[in-house]
Amino acid sequence: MRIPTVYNMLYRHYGPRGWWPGDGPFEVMVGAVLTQNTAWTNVERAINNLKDADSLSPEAITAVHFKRLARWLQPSGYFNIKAKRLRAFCNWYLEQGGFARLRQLTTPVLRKRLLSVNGIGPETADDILLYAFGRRVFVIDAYTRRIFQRLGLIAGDESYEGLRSWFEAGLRRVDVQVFNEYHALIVHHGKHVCRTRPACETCCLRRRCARKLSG
DNA sequence: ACCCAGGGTCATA
DNA sequence: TATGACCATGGG
Repeated sequence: MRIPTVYNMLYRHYGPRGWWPGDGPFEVMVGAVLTQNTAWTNVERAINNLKDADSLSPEAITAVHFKRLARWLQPSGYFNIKAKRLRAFCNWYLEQGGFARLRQLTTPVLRKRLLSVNGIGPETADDILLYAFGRRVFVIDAYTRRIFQRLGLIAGDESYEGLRSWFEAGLRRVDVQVFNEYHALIVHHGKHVCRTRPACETCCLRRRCARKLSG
């Protein structure tokens, strides 16, 4: 089975996901940092706290007292670390001249700069590139590894960059909208794929995925 | 009470 | 370069 085939199966079964949830590029970037190893429902609470305080902007986030920022982020977990990361990101964002400047950079340059920010790793950077800047980037997450391992298409322990280039090579001819939907579909589907491998030989592997995905 | 979630950093070996 | 500890909330 090839990479576009899996996409077609997922898309036929679930339909478009309409990612990223939320409003505008900056909110996408904030969400990308806050959702690190965290359920999205908790992230929404934190973002709502920022909105209620009228502080969902890089200016407000860099200006507010650290302790208060951390309180707003509390429901998303890791709130001390995330307050630090979000502040580091917003400082960088303002230094770089904001969205209008950043959007002029090439994808490799922009990616490298994102990765230089403390708290922005490869997956968060790629979330931002794809969902805030609309770049043709494939996001690798734990669900991606799990699903494609179950399908027997990857080993699962490949490097992030190795997987990314493999996926992007398999999607050379598709539009950015497919990248957008593909990752969203993977996350959606991944939530009901079992985690433990040996016990799932019959329930989560090929057969069930194929049956489930083909409707 | 336990396990996990749309990761990343830092300290060790 | 490769593991492991750590961060912390809310839902199942």
